[in-house]
Amino acid sequence: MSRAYRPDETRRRILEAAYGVIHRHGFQAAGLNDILALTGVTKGAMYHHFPGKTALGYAVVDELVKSYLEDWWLAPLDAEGEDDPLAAIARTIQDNMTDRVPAIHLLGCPLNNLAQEMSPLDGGFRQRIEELYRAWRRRLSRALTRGQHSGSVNAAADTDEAATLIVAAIQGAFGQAKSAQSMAPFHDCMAGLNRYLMGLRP
Amino acid sequence: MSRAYRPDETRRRILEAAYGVIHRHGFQAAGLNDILALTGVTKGAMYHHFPGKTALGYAVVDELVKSYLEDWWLAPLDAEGEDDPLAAIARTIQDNMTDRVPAIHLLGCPLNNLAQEMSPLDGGFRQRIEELYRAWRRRLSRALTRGQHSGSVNAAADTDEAATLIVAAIQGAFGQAKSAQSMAPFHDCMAGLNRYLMGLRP
DNA sequence: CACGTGACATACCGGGGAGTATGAAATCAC
DNA sequence: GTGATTTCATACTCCCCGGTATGTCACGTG
Repeated sequence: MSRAYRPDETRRRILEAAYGVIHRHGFQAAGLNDILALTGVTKGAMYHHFPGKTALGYAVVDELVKSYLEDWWLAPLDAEGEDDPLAAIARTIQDNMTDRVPAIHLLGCPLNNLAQEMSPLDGGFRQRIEELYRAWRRRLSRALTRGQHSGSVNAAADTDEAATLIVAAIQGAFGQAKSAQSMAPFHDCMAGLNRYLMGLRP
Repeated sequence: MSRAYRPDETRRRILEAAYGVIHRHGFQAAGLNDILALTGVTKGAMYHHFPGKTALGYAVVDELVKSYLEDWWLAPLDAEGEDDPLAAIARTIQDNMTDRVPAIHLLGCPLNNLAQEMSPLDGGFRQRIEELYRAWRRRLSRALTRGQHSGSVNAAADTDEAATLIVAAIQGAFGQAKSAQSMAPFHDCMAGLNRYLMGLRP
């Protein structure tokens, strides 16, 4: 038989269950018992791997949320041979919009949810979330700057400003879609954003 | 001496204290005891005026949040003799940005906060919040349409799409400012939004 | 002024939450 | 193989929070 103790596997299962429950109910309303019931592991195991609920939340941000942000929103910007960031941004949005429909209009963006809930309450969360937002803006800004060098983006555009607006539009679109329980506001908003992106052409 | 019983005054104090605590901690983390301690009234009074915590939250949205949204963001769009909605929108943003600085980057937008936290959890909140978002979009869209008729807005622009993007950008800017605990992202974002608005000129 | 009702105050309850103490089983070090 | 350490399980504890039961005082009404 295989080994009975698989610590890293156990840790990962707890993390992923926590991610799901937090995504659904928010961090404060996420019950440890719910998370544990979902995984089948017990409280003893959880408190062996994590010092407490807060640390578990930090780990969710540090490992899962960060990783999803990277995979879904950041990496596509730096795709091989990409020299048209405006097209890459539009394509990334389109991909995420079609791939994760239910998560968007039912649960919203995990990063945005956590940001709104926890930023003013807990400095640890705030710093971690701010770091992710900063990374997002920087990657967008750098991609746009590369586009300026390659001639696909207007050289006069303020790339930092544009990056901030793009992130805000995406987060705001998530919020409206979640409240409406419909993808319609998201689609409208992204159409408007695309029009804005077109305005950044040379 | 003045009257000892002032029911509507008491109700209002409870409502406003609840608004403050909810704005700071979110609805779920807002303790009734905190709210009551802040007002000086007791639990008996509170449960006399409101059936429970949820009803209190609904009342906060229905009366206070709705009213603030109207006063700060909607009414300025329909100012007397206003036929340049793009200027009115830019001015409204500027006014709110300078008037309520600490609330923005420390606590965020009350509507946005509640939307992110409560929309997926409670249908009552969701409907109320969605109604406010819809009203916001509609007022923006109508203002833009009026601008099209008066010639200050490009007749080819999709006003619904633009309204949704404007709301999203504002909400997203709030979120980033709150996480950064700084007005910088808000300013960047609004500058970008202004540039987008300029693109809607004929 | 009596009476009924509205407007509060006080004290308490039940439940669910995070966290802990302790122990057993598995794995590792030597 | 044996002691030490890691990994997990069970059974609690404590506390806070929303909610309730009940009592008291003020105020309008006849």
